[in-house]
Amino acid sequence: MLIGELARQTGCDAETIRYYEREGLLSAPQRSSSGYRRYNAEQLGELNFILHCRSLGMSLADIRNLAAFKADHRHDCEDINLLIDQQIGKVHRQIESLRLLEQQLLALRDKCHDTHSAADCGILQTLVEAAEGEPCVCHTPFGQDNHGHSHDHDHAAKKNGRTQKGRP
Amino acid sequence: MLIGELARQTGCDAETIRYYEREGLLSAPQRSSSGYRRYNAEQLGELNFILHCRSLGMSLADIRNLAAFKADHRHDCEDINLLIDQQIGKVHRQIESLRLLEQQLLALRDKCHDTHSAADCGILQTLVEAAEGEPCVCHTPFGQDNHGHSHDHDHAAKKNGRTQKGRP
DNA sequence: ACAAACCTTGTAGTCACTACAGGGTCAAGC
DNA sequence: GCTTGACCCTGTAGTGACTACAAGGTTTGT
Ligand SMILES: [Zn+2]
Ligand SMILES: [Zn+2]
Ligand SMILES: [Zn+2]
Ligand SMILES: [Zn+2]
Repeated sequence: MLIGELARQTGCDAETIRYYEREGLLSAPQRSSSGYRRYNAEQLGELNFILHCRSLGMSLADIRNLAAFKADHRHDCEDINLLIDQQIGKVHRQIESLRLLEQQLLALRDKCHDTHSAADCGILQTLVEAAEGEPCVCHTPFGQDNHGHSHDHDHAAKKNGRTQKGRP
Repeated sequence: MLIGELARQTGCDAETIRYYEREGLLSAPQRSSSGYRRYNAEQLGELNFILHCRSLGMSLADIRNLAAFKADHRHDCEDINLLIDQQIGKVHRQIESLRLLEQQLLALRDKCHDTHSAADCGILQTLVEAAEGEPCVCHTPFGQDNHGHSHDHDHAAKKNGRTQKGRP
């Protein structure tokens, strides 16, 4: 089976297959005399394993680890559980943060109902006011502490453990 | 105000501020005689606007557009509404797909309860079976049509409108 | 005079691909 | 035997939104 056929059977682009090989996720296949990659059922399984894990949102690094655990049969499965648990946690946090985001976007959308001049648009006004320091759900300039929650990429005063003496 | 002070006031890294300037999101500030960037309240507002939009999950391209709408006061706000609606749609679809993902991960996690050899781990077994063609929620090799749903990065037979005659 | 803290530019790295460019190979048809 | 076209190869560069240097210049305090 050549790379195009493997691509067709898995639904994975041929360039992506080569990329996985380069990244060491897929074992290097045999080559024909002219240098064409020739795949067999084993590699088909390997690739499907990768694709399935990717569809579960795992990073290539995670998949590499998982494949190593799979290869080493004496290894216990604690690390596997940890990896899946971390993945679940990651996905869960993403969902939480996106839900908050959706709320904020819906609230913002609610500021404008029908078409009119951009200058009077409630959406734009809300956005500009937020930028100018009016209180908003996500946004706290000048290092005032914000009221409780903060989503994923909260943009005020997060990690500045610096001197902060302030030169004008 | 120098770049470090702006960084401190906004919680945005100085290198990111320079990046936004390079990308044309932030207007180029005045320079001191020695070439240092000097910012004023206007640019503080500009940056906060960007950061606030970013925290709403907008791309830099979207923010550039939004800033252009803001600048052109004769423009009507239809495009603004469209942009926000698209953003809401994007976020909503992401949530849906992540929820499905979470279900799948929880189901997978349920296959293993206590530590044992990786060779016997239900998680790994489930993953390998999925790769070998056993039915699974996301995964359909060999172009069989899958049973109804598919999440974001479904990996089987999506966009191969190609010749598909198959050379072994 | 010197160090610390700041600033500058430019380049390269991240992740998981994607898109060429510039070639080589193979089977079928004429 | 030659052309056509589908397929394959390598290598490089681009995406988005940063992040992390390297190598140097400036300002401020002691
Ligand atoms: Zn409006
Ligand atoms: Zn904000
Ligand atoms: Zn287990
Ligand atoms: Zn699958």
